[in-house]
Amino acid sequence: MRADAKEPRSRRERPAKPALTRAGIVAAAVEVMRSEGLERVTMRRLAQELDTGPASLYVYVANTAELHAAILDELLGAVDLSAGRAGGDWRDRLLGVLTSYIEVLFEHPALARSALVARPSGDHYLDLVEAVLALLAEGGVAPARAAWGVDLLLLFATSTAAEQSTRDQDAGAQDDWDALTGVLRAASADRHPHIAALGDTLLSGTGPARLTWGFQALISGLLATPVPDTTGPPGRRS
Amino acid sequence: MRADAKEPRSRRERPAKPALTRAGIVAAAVEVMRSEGLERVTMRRLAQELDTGPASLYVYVANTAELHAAILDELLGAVDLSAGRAGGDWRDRLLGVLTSYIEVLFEHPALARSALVARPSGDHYLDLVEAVLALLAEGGVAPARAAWGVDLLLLFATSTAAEQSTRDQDAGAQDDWDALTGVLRAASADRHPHIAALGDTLLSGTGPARLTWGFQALISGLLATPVPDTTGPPGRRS
DNA sequence: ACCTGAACACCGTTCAAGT
DNA sequence: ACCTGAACACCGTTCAAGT
Repeated sequence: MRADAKEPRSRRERPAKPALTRAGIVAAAVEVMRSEGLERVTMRRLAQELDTGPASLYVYVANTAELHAAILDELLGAVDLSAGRAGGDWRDRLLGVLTSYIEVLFEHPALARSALVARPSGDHYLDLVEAVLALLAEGGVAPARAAWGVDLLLLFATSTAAEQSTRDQDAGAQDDWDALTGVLRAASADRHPHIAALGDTLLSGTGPARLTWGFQALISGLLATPVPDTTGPPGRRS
Repeated sequence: MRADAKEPRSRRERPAKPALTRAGIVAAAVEVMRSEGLERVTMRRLAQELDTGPASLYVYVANTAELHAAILDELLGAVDLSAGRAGGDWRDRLLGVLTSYIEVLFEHPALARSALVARPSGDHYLDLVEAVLALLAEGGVAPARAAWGVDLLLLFATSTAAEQSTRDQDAGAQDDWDALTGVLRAASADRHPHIAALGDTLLSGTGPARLTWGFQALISGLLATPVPDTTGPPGRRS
């Protein structure tokens, strides 16, 4: 399929060149991402895939960031929200939903990073927010606190994925990681006594164990921390 | 200064073209970032600034990501670690250090994002980790928990900056934000009852208030959440 | 209204050749 | 050893012109 994509494509090979639509563009983008990675989902590459010029895409998509956001929302359809409606403790079910969210992001590395930049606002993202809010409400978390808590939980999940994700795919990311572990292990007891004392403990634990611990700490933390009284005005984030 | 940079530069104008060094390259990179933003800190732009060709830089810097990481560590020198040694409750002092860290990141937007990708491992970053660990130790947090906690706290700070940062600079980022707020406000009571019920509460609070709340929740959370027993092996993150 | 060719203004990285 | 010219293989986005 990839070899095929490199050959110049004549009209005859694809007789029914489909009309451009936003949905068609996003679908093609998802396809290219699955086969070649998000870094290949460029306006030019996509135009080539759709047998047109890059300028044509701008009729349907404002820019590359918006395109990536659309891909993300598409993929968020795979988040297993039913985990929230299963039996058991609400905390465990919340953990299940968040874990499903992070698994989707882990599968598609670079996408988590673009989610931090271009905030998603599609239907599937809203469904996720709704599911988390429902679980927090079930757990008796006060509305204002739940409102801030959902942000905290999703930010943690998204940024953990953004951070971890690179390591698998990117060549240089593993080097960075190795550099960091090396430097932590070599910390001088003079300048960095606590780092030196902890040694390998700083690097201990598997990814999943740390992740679960993080989610649990966050849930406990938001249960324990009241939001300030002055939450009245619709306030914008600075 | 920028107009000047666009003019072709003859040898005579810069008679003592300094020898290339890694430190010199990083210093020039910081300068370009301050005046033109991180997105202009490219190998080619930097080579132009240093009056050479892009290939020359690869003798001292492995790639663009490494260059950005070096810039970040340089800037982390401005983090006010003395906040950790002042008087008062250890939690407040920890908050002070973390706030100083995030302020540095807020000043230089895109850098927080690259910190998520290319993990920093410079001296200044180690100093920061050391300072946070010292405060956690002072608060009586057990070593294993402090080891995981420092990651949690710094990840939250870094990703919050990465997320917020775009809004100020990037044109499209504000649009994304507007799209998200619009969509939250317009949520249907049928499909998204909790979102609809919360309304503006979801968007309530100023940036600093949310940030402080987040830090406080994290600290309370890590105090309340024991790490699993199986933390023995040096384990690698999956 | 929708689509596009062509252009503008860039990128990172490599490599053979020079000093 | 260090430095570089030139090339390879790309980018996003705009705009005037076409249908």
